[in-house]
This record gives sequence, C-alpha cells and structure tokens, in this order.
Amino acid sequence: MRTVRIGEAAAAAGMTTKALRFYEQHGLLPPVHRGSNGYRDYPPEALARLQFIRRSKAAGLSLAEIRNILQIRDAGQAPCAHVAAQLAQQLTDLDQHIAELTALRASAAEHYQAASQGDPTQCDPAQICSYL
Amino acid sequence: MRTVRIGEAAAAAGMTTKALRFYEQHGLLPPVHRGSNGYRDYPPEALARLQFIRRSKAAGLSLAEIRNILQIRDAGQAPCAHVAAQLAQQLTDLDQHIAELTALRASAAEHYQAASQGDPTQCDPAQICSYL
DNA sequence: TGTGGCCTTCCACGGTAGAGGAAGGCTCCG
DNA sequence: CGGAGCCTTCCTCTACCGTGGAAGGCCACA
Repeated sequence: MRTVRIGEAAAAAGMTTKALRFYEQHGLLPPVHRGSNGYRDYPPEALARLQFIRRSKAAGLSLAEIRNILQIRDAGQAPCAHVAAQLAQQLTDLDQHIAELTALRASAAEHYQAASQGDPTQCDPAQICSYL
Repeated sequence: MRTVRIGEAAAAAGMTTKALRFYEQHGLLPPVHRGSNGYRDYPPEALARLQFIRRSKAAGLSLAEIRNILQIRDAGQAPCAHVAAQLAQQLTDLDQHIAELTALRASAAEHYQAASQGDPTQCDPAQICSYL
C-alpha cells in the first residue's frame, strides 16, 4: 500500500482536488503529511474517510454534520448514536420542507388555474397582473 | 393622495426600507422622484406595485421572475400569458424538487432504521460509521 | 532543454434576498 | 437649541459548497 498524491486520491474517491483541499481546510480531513516538495501525501486509509464523506453527502448530510460525526469517531467513540439522532433530525426537517413545498405547489396550481383561464383583456394594468 | 417617504411606503407594504432600496437597485422599482433633500418620494400608485411584488413572492416567484413580469407590464402589455407560463414552469420545478426530497427522505429513513437498530460495538472504526 | 502535467498558494465568484452598521444630513418637537 | 427618528450612501456579511483562475514550483519524458 503506497501513499498517493492529491490528484490520485481525489480521482479514487470521485472528487476533485479542489474539494479535498476544501475539506482539509474545513476540518473534515486532518492535515495530511507533506513530502519534501510540499505535496500532500495521502495514506491508503484516507480513501475510506473520503468515501464516508461521499456516502454521507449522498444521504443528505451537510458538511458540518459530517464533520461532527468524524470528530466523534476521531475522539475514539462510535458515532452511531449521534448519526441516528442526526438522521432523525433530518427526517423531521425533510418532512417540514416537503410540506412547505407541497403547500406552495398547491397555491401555485391555483394561481395557474386562474391565470390560464382568465382573460388578459380583463386584466387591470394598475394591479400589474390580476392573477397573482 | 399625497406622496410618501420610503419608511411609510415600506410600512404600508409590509416591507423594510432596505428591501425597497434593494428592489429599486435591482430593477423591480423604477427610479423614483427625489425631493429637494434627496429623499425618495413615492406616489400612491407605487403601493400597488409593492403589493404585487409581495403577492408574487408569496406565490414563490423569484425576484428575477417578478422583474420579468413587471417589465412586460411596463412595456404596455398584459403579462398574464407570461405569468401562466412562469407558473407552469414553477409547477414542474416544484414537482421535481418535491420528488427529489421525497426520495432523499426515503433513503434517510432507511439509514435511520439501520442506525437505530444497529449495535455500536459492531461498528468498524475504519469505516467511520457502518450505517452510512 | 523544453514542454506538458502535476502540485502549491491565495483571491474572487456564484446565487438568494436582503440584514447590519457606519458616517453623515434632514426635520420635527419641546 | 438639542435630541429622536427619519433619510442618504457605501461596505460588509449571511449560508452552502465548492469552482475558476493566476502565479509559480516540481518532475518526467523526448
């Protein structure tokens, strides 16, 4: 198992080099060893961490939430309970967000009905558009 | 009907003075007449425009979309047809957005099931968290 | 020796809709 | 006359997640 440079690590994780530097800068990746030329040198274990970040992002967690989870793991604890709590929170957030969008959709549909059935010549210019 | 200063116009429309200046700066409000002291002087008709902006925002239109509608009206045409098209577009956007969030919710729920039923002591530290 | 392809740093930008605040001018009321 | 409460402009900041580019260093191959 050899160490890899940032480009290879990024490609292996399906990310860009920019993203890796960004994660390091924002505490999702620990500062990594540099070679004599200043290049970052990623050990093979780093790939698992990158893939965890990938999976977490796909699950809809924010980088801040992912960082919290990583910090718990880095402190030597199993983050499972925290992960469960985070996911529970996310479920309620998502439910609320979906409910809001659904309500907005209903009101947009109403406006659309009015606007598509209305007569433009009946529209009062002073109101800009009577159907909104 | 007298002209009003920005604070009164904003209050009447349920907005802040900041918002009115912002709208003017971004082309939703035409440059308004200034008094001798440099203060903006809003005619009574301006209120209808502000209320239209309010209604449109409540309907979920972005400021850019509202600006387009206002420009059509300012060009002397009835924007109803454009409004209908805009709303139709918004309905499909909302439907897609809602579908995405619903799918994300389903996957988050699955992860949550796994994480809340799993055994933390079984979690492989190298994977950070097995349930994500 | 040159050229292409990595790597480094830092700075700016995007989109959304304003909020917050500083520095200074105006106006009204007591 | 003094102070409260308006108004003006201009600049910075918010949250999110990077992307794009410039200026320069390093390395391998032909």
